Amino acid sequence: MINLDTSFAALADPTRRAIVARLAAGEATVMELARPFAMSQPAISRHLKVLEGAGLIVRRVEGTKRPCRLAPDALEGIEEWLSMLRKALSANYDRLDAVLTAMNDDEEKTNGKL
Amino acid sequence: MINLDTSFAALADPTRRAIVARLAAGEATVMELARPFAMSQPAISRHLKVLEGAGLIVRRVEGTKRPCRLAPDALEGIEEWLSMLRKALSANYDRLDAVLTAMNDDEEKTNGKL
DNA sequence: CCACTATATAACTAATTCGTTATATAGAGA
DNA sequence: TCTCTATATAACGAATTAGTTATATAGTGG
Repeated sequence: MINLDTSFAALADPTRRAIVARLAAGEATVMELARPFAMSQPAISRHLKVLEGAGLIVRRVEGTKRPCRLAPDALEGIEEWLSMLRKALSANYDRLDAVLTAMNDDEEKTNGKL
Repeated sequence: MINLDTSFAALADPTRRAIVARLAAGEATVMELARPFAMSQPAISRHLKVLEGAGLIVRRVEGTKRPCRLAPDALEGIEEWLSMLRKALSANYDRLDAVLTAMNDDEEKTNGKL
């Protein structure tokens, strides 16, 4: 994986997310990727460069074409960060649970005393 | 959820990811969040505004403090997009499997004929 | 070799972003 | 009320971004 800044930034653009989504369905050339968008070919070329720089896509050379596909470990870094976060969150909830349980116990004890 | 552009863009900054990670461990005030960073308080205030705008955090008012916490559904949109992508990817792999299987069958048939 | 197609690069512009410092607001407490 | 603390906002500058058009490069086929 390259770098979370770059990965997240790459996916912050709707055109690039659409390209990634398209590539999830399989390889495509630059022109094929460009067609759905109301945008010049150079613009798409640069989006692809950004995605490549973020390690999200890879390209082959095939004659005059450069078919793109998703990098095998494209989302690895992001998924890892998210799962780390989920883990931290649930650890936090567990602690909160513990606290609430403890408060409840105290309350019951207190009530028992009354 | 707000908007994927905004969510991904918010997480593209390392300071903001660190803030989110910190908040996964529980609520914190602006000053508490600012302390670890070599950055002015207004800078942190704006990062928090960005995170809030992206629906990633929420704030309470408590006297002169504004404690922040993660929004309950903070990562919903992103997780959803990623899972959509994973699904598309695996559908694609399934189709590829089918194609490879078919090719294999053909080959076997052909070999059988020879 | 010529012309066409596919793609990349350069040069430019407008908009956005991230930081800064200075200042405003608002609650807390002597 | 005066002051301290917590936070927000404004005004600004430098860097980055996303698009544009024009042009370069490099295969392909006649």
